[in-house]
Amino acid sequence: MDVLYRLGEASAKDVQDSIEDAPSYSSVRTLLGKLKEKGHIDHRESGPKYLYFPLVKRQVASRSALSNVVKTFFEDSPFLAVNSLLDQSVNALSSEELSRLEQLIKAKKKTLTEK
Amino acid sequence: MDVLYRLGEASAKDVQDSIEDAPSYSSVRTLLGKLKEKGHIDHRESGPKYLYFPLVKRQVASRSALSNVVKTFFEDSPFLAVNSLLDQSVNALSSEELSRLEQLIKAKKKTLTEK
DNA sequence: CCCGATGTGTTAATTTATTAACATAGTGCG
DNA sequence: CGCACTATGTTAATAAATTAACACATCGGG
Repeated sequence: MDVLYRLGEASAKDVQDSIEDAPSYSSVRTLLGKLKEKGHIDHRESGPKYLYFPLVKRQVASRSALSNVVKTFFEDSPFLAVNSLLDQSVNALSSEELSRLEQLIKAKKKTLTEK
Repeated sequence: MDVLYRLGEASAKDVQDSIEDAPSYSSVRTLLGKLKEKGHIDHRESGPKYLYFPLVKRQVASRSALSNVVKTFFEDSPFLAVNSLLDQSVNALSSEELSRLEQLIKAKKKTLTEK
């Protein structure tokens, strides 16, 4: 599922190639088949091959993934999670992005005090 | 593993009770045994029962969990991830926490421009 | 003390996942 | 066209996970 969310859509081979220590091509195909049976994914035909994609929208899935990490590792505190994420991402954040986050937080503070 | 990180340490029964649609008690026990074989967890004896705990420290595991979510759902952009996390957590963040995040970001901007 | 409740150690049966193998069909290039 | 190449459909063999069952040890209340 992670691979499909990363790539948007992918063939069985794409999926296998994207996984380290991937199982056999045969396994990947049967797994994709079962995910389809269970309604987690669907596929469309692109020429001779199938391209699989998740049925749950990325934004919905990302929310539950984030919420799960927050629950598991940060005592269900988004504050601690954001803190940690900022901390481990210093080198990946530009000055501009930091400013935009700052503005975003200010805006959220405002809507909070207004209530 | 998630359960062990959430609870810190847990018995086989604890683990089973913490999982929705959990497999049988027997399964949970063999799984914990295999995780121990593979070196992911260890256990200590507490009276008559075993309490299992992860061997990778919570902070280390949380980093790789966060990094994985960022890669999978946010195109490897921490900015987008923080944005989304803040957005979906408005009601869970106090005014004070928002202020502290704001300060934290300002501090990071400072260290960035100093370089 | 003794017995029931609970937890571990272990084994065996069953179900599920993984893999290999082969048939079939479409694509594209010489 | 016709022949590799690649992908799917399907089946069967093997490997692994799940489950049940039972023996054994320990703790705590009657």
